[in-house]
Amino acid sequence: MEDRASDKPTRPNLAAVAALAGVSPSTASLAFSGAGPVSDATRARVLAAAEQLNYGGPDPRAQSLRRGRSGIVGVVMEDRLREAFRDPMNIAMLDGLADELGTAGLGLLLLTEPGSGGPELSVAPMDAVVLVGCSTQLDKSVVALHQRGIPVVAIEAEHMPDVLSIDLDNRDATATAARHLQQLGHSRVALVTLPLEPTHARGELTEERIAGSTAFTSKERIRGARDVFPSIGGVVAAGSSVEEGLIAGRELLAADRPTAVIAQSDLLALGVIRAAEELGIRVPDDLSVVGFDGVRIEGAAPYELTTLVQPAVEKGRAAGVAIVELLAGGSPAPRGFTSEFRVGNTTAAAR
Amino acid sequence: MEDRASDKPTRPNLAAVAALAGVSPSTASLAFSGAGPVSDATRARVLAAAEQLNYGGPDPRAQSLRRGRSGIVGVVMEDRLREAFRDPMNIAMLDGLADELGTAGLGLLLLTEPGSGGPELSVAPMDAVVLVGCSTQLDKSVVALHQRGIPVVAIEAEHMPDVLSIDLDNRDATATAARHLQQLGHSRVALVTLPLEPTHARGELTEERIAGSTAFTSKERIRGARDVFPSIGGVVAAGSSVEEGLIAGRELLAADRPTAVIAQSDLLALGVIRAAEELGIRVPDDLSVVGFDGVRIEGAAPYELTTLVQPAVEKGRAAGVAIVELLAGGSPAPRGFTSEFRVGNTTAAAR
DNA sequence: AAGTCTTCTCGAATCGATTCGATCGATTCG
DNA sequence: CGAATCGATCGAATCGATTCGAGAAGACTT
Repeated sequence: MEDRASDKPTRPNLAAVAALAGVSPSTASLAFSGAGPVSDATRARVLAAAEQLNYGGPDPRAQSLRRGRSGIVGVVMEDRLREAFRDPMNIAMLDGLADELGTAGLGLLLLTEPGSGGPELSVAPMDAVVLVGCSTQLDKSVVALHQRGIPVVAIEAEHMPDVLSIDLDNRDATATAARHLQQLGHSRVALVTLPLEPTHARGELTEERIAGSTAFTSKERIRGARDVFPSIGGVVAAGSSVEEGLIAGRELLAADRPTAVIAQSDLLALGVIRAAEELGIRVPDDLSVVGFDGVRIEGAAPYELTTLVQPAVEKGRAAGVAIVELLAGGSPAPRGFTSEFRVGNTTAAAR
Repeated sequence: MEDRASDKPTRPNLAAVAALAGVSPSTASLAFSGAGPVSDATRARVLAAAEQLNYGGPDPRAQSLRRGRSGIVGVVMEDRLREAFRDPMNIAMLDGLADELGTAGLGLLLLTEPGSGGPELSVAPMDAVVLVGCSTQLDKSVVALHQRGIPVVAIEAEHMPDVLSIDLDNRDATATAARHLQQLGHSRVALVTLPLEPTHARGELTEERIAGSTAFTSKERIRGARDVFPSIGGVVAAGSSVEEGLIAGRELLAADRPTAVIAQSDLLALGVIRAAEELGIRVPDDLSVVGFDGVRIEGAAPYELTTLVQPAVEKGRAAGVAIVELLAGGSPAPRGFTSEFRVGNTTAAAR
């Protein structure tokens, strides 16, 4: 305790512990990691020395340099946290992902798209990266990651070379819902889509916007709707929330209103229903509404949304499994998930 | 030349780039970081060499070792992600935190309490840690962090030495709400509390459980209620959600029911209201309900909860600011936030 | 007693970059 | 014209640990 009074204000390192214990640094390392044959007596001496020096164990920074692994997986979401976490889908997915990664001892580093002022995607010590519903603008970042040899998994994103895809049948699923409406006799159908641009601008759904959009999921679902209703139009929401659905709904239902609405998320769908309620339009009698995701929303009662139930947790879990495999040197196959069409009480025959 | 020989399957490093560019590693480093005087010509040569070698820039792992900083801040939440993110409070707080840290270029690493199978709190290369509503069981982990010289900020946690506290007036706020009920003439009042143990067990609120509890926020709020109603009892929920509130409410309202309920979160409060609806008990006529948090909940209409509005985003932001200051070598002062009592339409005079 | 194994420990190289002080040439000042 | 100055570049030490091959000491066989 009195050994080195004040001439060593520096934090102890493994070498100091080893010196105090009278062993070499290599032996001390072995004693801590337990990765080699060390006599009990020696280990005890090392541990005692560590305690005396108030040494908290090997420095993770040094370990990650030496081992070439940091135990950290980056998750890039396109929105601000507040936006992204508003939708239960994202949370469910993140939960599956965290669960799978957690058991592998990997931590989750939250990142946002470059340029949003957050931590730079390229300077974080990550072992792998998950892209969640990200725009295609990430191309350059992905390239940078590849130069580093960091594997990339993308959930619902445009296919990119050397990026493992975890997909959802967005197009087919939406087409199924659209066909359902068609069979119910609806022909004046409108869309409420998720944001099409990184700016999250509201507004009418135009061909130009679709063409210029970087939002993969959104576009796929539009395609699905158009497989059935080729000229379907609608409005673009600024996010996935009930409020946005409400705003979109008010606009859609103001004049010359459709008999059915395809919303690209359950939250949006609920918002549209709220707008209908405001205007005295009955759902499903006067207006049919379908959603997407299949989340249970508090306060949706008495409505049971007609929607597409997607396996959100499973998607995240699959991404986690893929990452663990990739880090182990394997080459997992891409996965595609399918949504299940669930008929609720928000769609009915057109009148 | 011998550049593209196949005997080098290894990833290029700064030294290789420097060699190809015909400069020393130190100069190459300067060229990348821009932290020193380097001629334009040299920088260009280095960059060209990097491109030719497909070098993606300095390795973050090595940088963090050398600099002693990784740019990562750990966030420890007591629950599983799915649990924690269910409550809008946590998300709001996280948003404030992420916002503040993001502008400082710091990333957010999601961690769970030790023992929950997640990544070990002690092996992640973090510069600082935020504890969010964590139990006091973290003592040992906190000690370990301190040995490493990692500053710790705790949001609503029992005070610990060398841990910067960001607090909320949980006790006083709850007392204010309780007094409100008292003034309305209520005397048979019951509590619905947040979980008291890490196991998240439901059940009756007993003295033993309170005494053995590790949940700081929950206990503080109980104290506040008891400042007004010394012998108040109630039930413990297994989490902060409408479903849990519903379960708790059913139990509380089954027999010998109280005339008012103090729920420890808005979600729980809404659940209690739902339970009352089920049983044909009118709120606020037959039952007064107060919540805590002041979040806008979808589907709460027509109820306007009487609740305590807490500055969640600000709490997170304050933690972020504190961390940035701590990392800059400063010593920020602890902060205490106060909640604002907001009277809605869920409380009324006792009959 | 010589020889073969084990078991434990050590030395030295390595991971990839940063940074401080020194050097060297060229320009400028007195 | 010699000296002081300045900009650009380099060398070498350093951050803190891991790992592999080698060596030493003891246990066991024959």
